[in-house]
Amino acid sequence: MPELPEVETVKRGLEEFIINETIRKVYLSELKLRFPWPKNFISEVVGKEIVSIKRRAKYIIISLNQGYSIIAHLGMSGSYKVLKKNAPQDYIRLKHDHLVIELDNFILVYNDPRRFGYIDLTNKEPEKHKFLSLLGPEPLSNSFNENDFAGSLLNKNKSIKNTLLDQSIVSGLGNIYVCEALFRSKINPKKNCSKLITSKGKPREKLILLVNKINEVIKEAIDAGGSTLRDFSSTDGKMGYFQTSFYVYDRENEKCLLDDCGGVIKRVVQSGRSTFFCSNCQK
DNA sequence: ATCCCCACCTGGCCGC
DNA sequence: TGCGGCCAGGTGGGGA
Repeated sequence: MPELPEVETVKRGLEEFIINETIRKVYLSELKLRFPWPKNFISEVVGKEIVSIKRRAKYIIISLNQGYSIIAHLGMSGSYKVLKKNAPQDYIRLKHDHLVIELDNFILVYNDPRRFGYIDLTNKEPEKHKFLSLLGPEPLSNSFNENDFAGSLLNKNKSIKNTLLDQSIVSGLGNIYVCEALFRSKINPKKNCSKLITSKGKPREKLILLVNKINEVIKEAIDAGGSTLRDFSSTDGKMGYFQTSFYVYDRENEKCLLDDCGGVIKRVVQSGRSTFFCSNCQK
């Protein structure tokens, strides 16, 4: 489900409700998510207060007092809901509710049909976490710039599509926004990433454009509240609407939306995942 | 190293 | 209506 803009939307939705609340009770389902539940998760978090919530790439970091942080990833189908406590029916367990955190005034519920999500607990700096430490720069940050990006492509030999899905090169992008950013940059997804840099690892024009278009599409999607496909919704139940702005994603056999193009959107499979692009515009 | 492929899951949709 | 097959926003881990 969720790429950077969707996770940012979820993070903003949670932030409104759960900061400064204390964890009173926790329920874990008997099924594990991607990995087994952290040892002693319940006893470690109960009684602690939520002091901040951040996003890094597609991860949500819920920091508690006493230096603890919950690190969470939504996988493909995860979602959070915040319910008002002591409402007539404050919580009725639904299918695929795997984590329920009762706070002072709210109940935070994590639902995940496919259970590809990930939840961990650490008492170290979240950035040092084994998965977070491997992440590349965030789009829209200073560390995501054409020179460093070009340098990270040195000695790489794979398609630009697969390169952009690699979270250690640039983090937070997924299948949708990679397809959209490549379209906006007029780059063919199958192009080898090495062709976008010089032999010395300096950025060529197209790579500079790509950096700008990645930032552009991510910013627009965040402003739209993310994309809503199938079951994704933000914590307040409102839907993001960026899916209405897709140029290529899930538009196989439809016309290219650029007026002067006349091409048709194609779907190909790269490393087992669908890529949508216009072969007429994207060279 | 680097890259590719698989596995992990459920559910929705399409064609027969 | 049922059923098999295919597809889905991700990614760690293992093998080549």
